[in-house]
Amino acid sequence: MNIDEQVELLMQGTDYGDAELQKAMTNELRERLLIAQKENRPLQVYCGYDPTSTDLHLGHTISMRKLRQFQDLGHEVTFLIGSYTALVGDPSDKNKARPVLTEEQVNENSKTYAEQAFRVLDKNKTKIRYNGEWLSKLSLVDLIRLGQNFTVQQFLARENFAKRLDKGEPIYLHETFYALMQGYDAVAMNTDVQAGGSDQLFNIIVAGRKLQEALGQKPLVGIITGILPGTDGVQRMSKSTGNIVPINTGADDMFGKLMSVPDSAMGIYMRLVTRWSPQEIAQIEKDLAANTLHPRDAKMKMAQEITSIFYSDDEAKSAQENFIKRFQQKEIPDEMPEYNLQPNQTVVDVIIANKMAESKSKARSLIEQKGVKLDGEVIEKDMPFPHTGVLQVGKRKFLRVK
RNA sequence: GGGCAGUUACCCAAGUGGCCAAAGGGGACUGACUGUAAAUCAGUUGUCAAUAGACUUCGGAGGUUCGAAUCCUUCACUGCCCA
Repeated sequence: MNIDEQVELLMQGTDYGDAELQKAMTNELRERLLIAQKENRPLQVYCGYDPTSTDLHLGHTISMRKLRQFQDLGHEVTFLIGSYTALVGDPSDKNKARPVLTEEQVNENSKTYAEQAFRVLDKNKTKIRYNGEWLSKLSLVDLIRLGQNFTVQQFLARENFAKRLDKGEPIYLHETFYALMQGYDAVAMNTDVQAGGSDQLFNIIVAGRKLQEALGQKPLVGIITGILPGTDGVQRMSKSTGNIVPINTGADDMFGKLMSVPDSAMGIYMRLVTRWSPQEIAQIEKDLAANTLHPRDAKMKMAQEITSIFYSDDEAKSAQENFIKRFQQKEIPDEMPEYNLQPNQTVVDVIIANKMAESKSKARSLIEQKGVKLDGEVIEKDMPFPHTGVLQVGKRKFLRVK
């Protein structure tokens, strides 16, 4: 791959929110790749992760995909675990005062986090480091010195803070420290390239670069990835919005969730999550535009690709087959939970006993809405359970009642 | 440190003594239509019993009242202004 092709691949799916910045970063990336080539050394690339949760979803994997692309091009990738940050606890999500993690929890979480990350990253080529390694050694004076490089106005100009200021929401002083801490990570590792989502734009572009410059390093190239919308196709994928595609969910479920993503989001999914090159994606989009490729088939191809990243090719294939059977041909799934009918149970009882609805009221209203079927027959009202068979509640909950 | 405002269901937000299980919007769910799309349309959205109705809920605790989300006291949290 020549340098221009590399740049194109590495910049795929990035979003700087500003054309000038994008151009500048693209140029710097090209320049940096050339230097590396000339000096015959790999670039130091990293992305930081806070091990606060253990359930990763596709949104988490975007920056990992970027790191993987660098790895495949022969560069040195560090998977940085924000152990120090996690110990302090980030209150940016103020509704749920984040539990401050103990060192043990951090280690535990880091392990499962990394295990999932290595489905995207090349394990053999990845260095894992913890930012506590250097952050724990900073003294107050050190911190103040770092702070001298920034003005309060710079922080207030940051969209994240400006919005909260505007809305009258709290901004805690230590939140400004995070930017410094992260910027210092870049310095400590003598970073050439840092990847991160657009919420990290400030930390990467402003804090990281500036601190490196102040401390005599060449400012890093920031690879700012776009935001992956969730299964609703609009809002950012996040647990609190409930629109995530979890990684540890099973091939069938992952495939199904990916198929439910609106067409409008396909482009960004292809760019941010798949292993496809810019050329391959361009071809698919051309075919779509020319109507030689049905959007549904394109999405299936995408779902298959993504599923096989996290599961085996075989599992991805069978997920697709199951999907077609179940939804296009409206067959009931092969596998489903089973339940032994107890004496005197009504339909509602069975639904509740199997947690197919949260409460009896909900179960009843589902029946009223014709959302409950037994062997394909709509159940009109709550009654003693008629006979054994397959009970369907809503679109996707099935139960074999015996 | 002083003054003022706020805290309502998954989220935003109306409600200032009974007509409040609590408007409206978003989200979620169900049905129709589809490509399990999206968009659109219709409906549901505290719990239990479902006929009526009963019970729990409006930051926490206590109080006034026949009756409180609404009034009082107190505690907690947040914001704004002043220093």
